[in-house]
Amino acid sequence: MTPEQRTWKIGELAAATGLSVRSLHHYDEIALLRPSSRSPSGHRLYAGADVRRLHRIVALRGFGLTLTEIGRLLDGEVPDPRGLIRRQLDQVETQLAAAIQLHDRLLEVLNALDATEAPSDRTLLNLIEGMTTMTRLTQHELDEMTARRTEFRDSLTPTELADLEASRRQALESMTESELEEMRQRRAAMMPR
Amino acid sequence: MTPEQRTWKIGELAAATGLSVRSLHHYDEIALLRPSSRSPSGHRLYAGADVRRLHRIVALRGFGLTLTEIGRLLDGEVPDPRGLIRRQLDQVETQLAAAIQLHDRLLEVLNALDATEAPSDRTLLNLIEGMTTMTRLTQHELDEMTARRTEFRDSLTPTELADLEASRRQALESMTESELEEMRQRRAAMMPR
DNA sequence: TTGCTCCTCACGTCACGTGAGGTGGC
DNA sequence: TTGCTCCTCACGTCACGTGAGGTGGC
Repeated sequence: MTPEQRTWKIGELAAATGLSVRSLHHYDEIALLRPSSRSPSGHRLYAGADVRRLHRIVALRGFGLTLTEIGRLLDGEVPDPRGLIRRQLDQVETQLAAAIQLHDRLLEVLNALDATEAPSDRTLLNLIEGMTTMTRLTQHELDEMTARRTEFRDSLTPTELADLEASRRQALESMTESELEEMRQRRAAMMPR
Repeated sequence: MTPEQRTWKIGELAAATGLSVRSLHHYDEIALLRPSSRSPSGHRLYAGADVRRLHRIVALRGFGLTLTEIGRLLDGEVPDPRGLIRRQLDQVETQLAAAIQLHDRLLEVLNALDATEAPSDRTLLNLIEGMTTMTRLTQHELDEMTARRTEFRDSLTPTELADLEASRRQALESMTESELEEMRQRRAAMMPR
């Protein structure tokens, strides 16, 4: 007699959320999202609670968390969610630094290439070889950077950590007004489309 | 009687380049870098030419190319290296845009979390759920963004393309002096360590 | 009966990491 | 003989994509 008896079949849910049916199968397999019932013929039937859980999954996925982390978070097995987000932030900053470097190097190569008549792949290779000494970051090195950051963080006392975060927030907030917007404009200008 | 008879064993090469032995095994497997000879007992022996090829591989890998692309480039099977670099640039810009967005969202969540007393994961979930409507990018969507960019590019005439690139170069060059440096400073300021 | 949706395997992806089990001495 | 390096399989990773082959009608 409870309301909300409506259920969704997997295809309906997929269409509604933009996920693939295969993704929902996958979430079921890894026990991240199991439909609360099945039809007599074995079809997955998702109830309202399932749909709400799915929305959270999608949101958290948008934050770059792995499906395992999402599962633990949703099941209340994460003692320090703030720490989780902080680690995410560290990781993204590491990636960002690497991407910016790579972006700059690619632009340099492209400029040099454009300055050359009929650039052959020989030219390209010579160019690139000339840049070999520049810092290049592999996935492994990225992981290590992130690890070092985390390590550094963990070496701080709670007070020091609080200070560090306060100062970063302040740095960001102090430029929030026009500068931040300006920064975004520039970034946007660099991105075609 | 030619000079340069020196060869390297796989462990020596790995130690010298910082790569893992397994990576070199992998490059051999996929025919990206096969040692020019083997010892009687079957040990891989890398000659000078192999080492030079490896240096190029490492350099190109630093540009985010896949091993397949690197192989084709080194074997002269890429008709338009400039196009290859351009596509790389597009991809990196797409990633960059996504990473910046994610970074900003994570900061927001962290700030909101810090403003709360004893934040539980419930708090976190509510917060994040409130942001669900924000643009979130999956890998698939990123791929599509890059695809659209490439598509857009391919729809241009050579003249239009040249104009586009010229204007981008100009935009970058016009701010090269102090502005570009300033931009880097700001970026650096946002990155702890 | 014909579509359309659903089901369960199961292999492939990308660049290796990580043992397992065994041989050789650049 | 004891290490150390080398060898060849071969499974695992992460989040699914992509068929294959078959059943059911929320």
